[in-house]
Amino acid sequence: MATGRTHRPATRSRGIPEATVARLPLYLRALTALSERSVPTVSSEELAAAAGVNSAKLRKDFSYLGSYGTRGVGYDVEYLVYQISRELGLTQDWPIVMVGIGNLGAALANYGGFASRGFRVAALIDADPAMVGKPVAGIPVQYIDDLERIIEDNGVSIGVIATPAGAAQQVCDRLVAAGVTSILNFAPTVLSVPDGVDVRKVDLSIELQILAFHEQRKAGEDGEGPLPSAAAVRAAAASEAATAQAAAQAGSAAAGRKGPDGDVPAVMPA
Amino acid sequence: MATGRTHRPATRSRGIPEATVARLPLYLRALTALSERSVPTVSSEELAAAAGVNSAKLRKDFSYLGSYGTRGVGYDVEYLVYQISRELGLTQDWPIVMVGIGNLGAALANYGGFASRGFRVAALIDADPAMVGKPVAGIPVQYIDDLERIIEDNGVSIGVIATPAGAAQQVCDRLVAAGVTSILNFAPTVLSVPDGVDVRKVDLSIELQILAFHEQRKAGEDGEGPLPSAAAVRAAAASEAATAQAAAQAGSAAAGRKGPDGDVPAVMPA
DNA sequence: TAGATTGTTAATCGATTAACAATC
DNA sequence: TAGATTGTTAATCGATTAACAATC
Repeated sequence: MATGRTHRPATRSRGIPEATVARLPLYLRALTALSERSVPTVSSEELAAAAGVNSAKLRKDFSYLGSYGTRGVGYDVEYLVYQISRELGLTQDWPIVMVGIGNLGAALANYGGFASRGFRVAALIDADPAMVGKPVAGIPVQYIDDLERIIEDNGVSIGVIATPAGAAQQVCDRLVAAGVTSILNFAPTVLSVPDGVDVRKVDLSIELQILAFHEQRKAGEDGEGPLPSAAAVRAAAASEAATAQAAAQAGSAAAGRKGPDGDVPAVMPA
Repeated sequence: MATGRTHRPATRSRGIPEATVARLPLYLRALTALSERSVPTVSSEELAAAAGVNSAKLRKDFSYLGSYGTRGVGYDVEYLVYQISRELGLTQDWPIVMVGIGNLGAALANYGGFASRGFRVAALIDADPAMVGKPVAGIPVQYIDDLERIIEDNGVSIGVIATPAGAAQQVCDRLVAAGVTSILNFAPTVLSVPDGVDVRKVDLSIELQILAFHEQRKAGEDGEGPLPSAAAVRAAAASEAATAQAAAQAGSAAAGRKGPDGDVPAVMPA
């Protein structure tokens, strides 16, 4: 406080906690819904409920951004939407590229929520020549060889990787070399990146495994379990339920080699 | 320590930290890769590198599970794979149901990594009658009206929601009422569940927003930024890049109503 | 034995929460 | 003014990390 810089409010600027940053999008979503319903103001209690957090946490989070509320009244919805959007960098347009247009990549590309939130799919890239030129979500797929040119032409700094695991590191390296400094990784592999590059990962299989851990705990505690009713029927009848010989056939997606690690069967997490 | 219960090692049993649980799948993945290469033992340093964490953290994490290493030697790969699998509950088979077989749901169902990790897709469920009976990833889609029967017949306790946001809470309520106690939510909405039910969420848009925040920080720091080289070309040339009029056309997916909130255009996060 | 590496301790750091003074 | 609600404090809790004694 009162560090007296020159050009900015200075109140925030340094160090919004990571946990707070991760919740800002939740608040923004809840606020956007209120805005669409033309609700003018909202209390920390109401907004916290809508975002699924407690109100003390919300007020603490907002305190890092500044004092945008009015005691006795609450927060102005429109004003807060603007402030959080600005804080998150959503008042500008972020061109992104997606690499690996298999089942998952195509599903993600078809997701419409990008544009409305400050993101624009600048290009879809795949390593399968047969995919090139085919429109996915209205955007023609481009060939992996043009990756560097595409990044530069569009000033892309955020990349989404939806390739098989074996190709992900290689793609990541090329993205970073071309100037990308933020990566969202859907491939089930750990990516190595230099300092200054942010990576976030989304991994279906890991999420399921975490759920399985807790599920096992619930089942194991028997007597004093939190949900005696939901002890569930538990297996016993595998009945029909086709045994999912699904697997592979992931289609295109890949972007080159089949990494040193054996697995990598399909499109996502492992 | 030494709480002296009766039927189990007692060492662990109570309270593995949530942060540790969330890393166990990463360790397991790295160990599985080593196992496939027939590597017999691994040190905390090596394994930590493969999992993308530091070795002190890894050793601390493992200390919650028990003493499975050998000083001066390291960890036996096969043994550790077994212990972590058991801890995560992956030595048993978890039938799961997926509700909402649109673009995203279909992509997830096609992902082959489930079965190999203790999960089995017991059923795919959708609200679109036109989808019913059509095989996705080799499994015929079933109608939403049969949700309760399917849960019970298969003893399902884990559900995956891949519906539009507007349908997610309703689907969630039905899953919970039918006995599901763990939910993986891909719909861009906050779910309310009773105590004892775990929810994890995967949200593309939130991840991108978090990246945008950090990206903005990098760009704003100018002079002393961590990656002066990667200041990137930044926009200036939006060149061709079709402006993604993609949006909606998400196909089936939906599972009923179109919730009170207006948005929910397509398949995923918002 | 000497070298290597675990398992644990203790310090530090960051996040959460309740409570309440400030103030609309 | 009285009532409501924010913004902040301070206590608590949980996670991370370095260091090193234990021990293979």
